[in-house]
Amino acid sequence: MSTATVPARKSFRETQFEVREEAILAATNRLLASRGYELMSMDDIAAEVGIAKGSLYRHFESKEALAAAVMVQLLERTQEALAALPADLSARGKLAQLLRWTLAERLAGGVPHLPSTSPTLRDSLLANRAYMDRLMALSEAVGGMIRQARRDGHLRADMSEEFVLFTIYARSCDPTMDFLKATGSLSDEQIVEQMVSACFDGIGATGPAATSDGAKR
Amino acid sequence: MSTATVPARKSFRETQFEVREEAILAATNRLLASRGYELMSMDDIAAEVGIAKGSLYRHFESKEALAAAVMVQLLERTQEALAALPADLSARGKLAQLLRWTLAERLAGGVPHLPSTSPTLRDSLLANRAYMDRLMALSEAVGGMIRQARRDGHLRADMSEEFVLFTIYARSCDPTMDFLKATGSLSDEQIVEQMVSACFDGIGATGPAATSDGAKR
DNA sequence: GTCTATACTGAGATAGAC
DNA sequence: GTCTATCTCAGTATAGAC
Repeated sequence: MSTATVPARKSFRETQFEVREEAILAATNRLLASRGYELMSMDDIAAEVGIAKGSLYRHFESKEALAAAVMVQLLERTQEALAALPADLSARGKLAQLLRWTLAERLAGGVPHLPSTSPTLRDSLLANRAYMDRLMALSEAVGGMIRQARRDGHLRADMSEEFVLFTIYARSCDPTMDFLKATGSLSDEQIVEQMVSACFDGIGATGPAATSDGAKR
Repeated sequence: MSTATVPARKSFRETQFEVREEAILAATNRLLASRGYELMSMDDIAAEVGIAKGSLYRHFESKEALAAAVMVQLLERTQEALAALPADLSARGKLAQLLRWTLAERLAGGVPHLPSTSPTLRDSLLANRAYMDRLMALSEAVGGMIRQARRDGHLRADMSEEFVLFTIYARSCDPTMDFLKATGSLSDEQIVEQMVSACFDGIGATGPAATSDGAKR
């Protein structure tokens, strides 16, 4: 009988291939987080993984495709983190927890620098079905939480759902975190808490002392 | 007698040279704002100004020096905006107004994309005396306003001066603005006001309904 | 000082041996 | 499939004519 009768068992080579692919994705993730898309070269990735540059192209057909694969992984991890949130949490509590998770992940070096204004990368992502599907699914899930939190009266009524969504998304690439990390005066946990608090409550004091700030025009 | 006896009158050629230099700086500013440092090429700048690429190097010795000159201009414009604030405004009011000015400037396409993680550019800026002097002067001025606003009870006491400073600085490159601009559902003025409000007051509702959000750990 | 033309480098991608 | 070697192109910077 041929070996074809053995069904799902993967060969050693196949396993090796997948392990290597994961290593490539992990290395790319790190480099994308630390340097961003433009400053990350395929040579860097190959060196970090410890393979030849040419081999990268057996796994991913281009730098853009590789970056997209990393972004897909990030969106999937985020969805998992979202699904793992305690069900008894309020919508606002979930939003805050999700933000905490993202910021902690970023501090651990796990979140690619998104604001790459590279038009080619942008187009490549927009054309990537896997990426767009996951992005829309995540946005819909978070959007639902935002709508619920607004119904609960936990989010400001004068800000649109889309504004809140963008604001929360943008925190994942806020350079404030890099500055704070660089000064070293706060622990990672403190950084995360202050960022979350600043996002939801602002930097201004509330209460009687802050009512007449003269800033309204 | 030689023409050296004629003192401060600039020749036509000198004026032309300065006019051209201003055009170079303006073009670089635009490109830096739209694409960022890495994606802006010297070819782009030359084409935008309408001169030969080689001529750029008669004005600025390198791409880094050119970017630094643009950043110096930005810091100087910011200082001027700060000096022009109404004296009767509270410290918090001034901070808010300065933030408004910066965001409006950014929407008008006038603020270079700072978060360039290019190590060479970073080092170049850190070594640039003109840039560092102005950056420190501005930080000191804004820092003074933050300290005053805290004394007034207009800023949260549980956030450090440096955290507030970074948070305000970071708004000038917040991608939320790009998203909002792209959707087109808000006018520029509305975008600015919402950003300022989100920065100082947060996205969360205040008052009794928001007190128990279940997000504290 | 400005132009055209070019040297040099880094980086994305491919070819061909094994 | 992985390697080494190479192609190609974009981009910074410089050289030389005018």
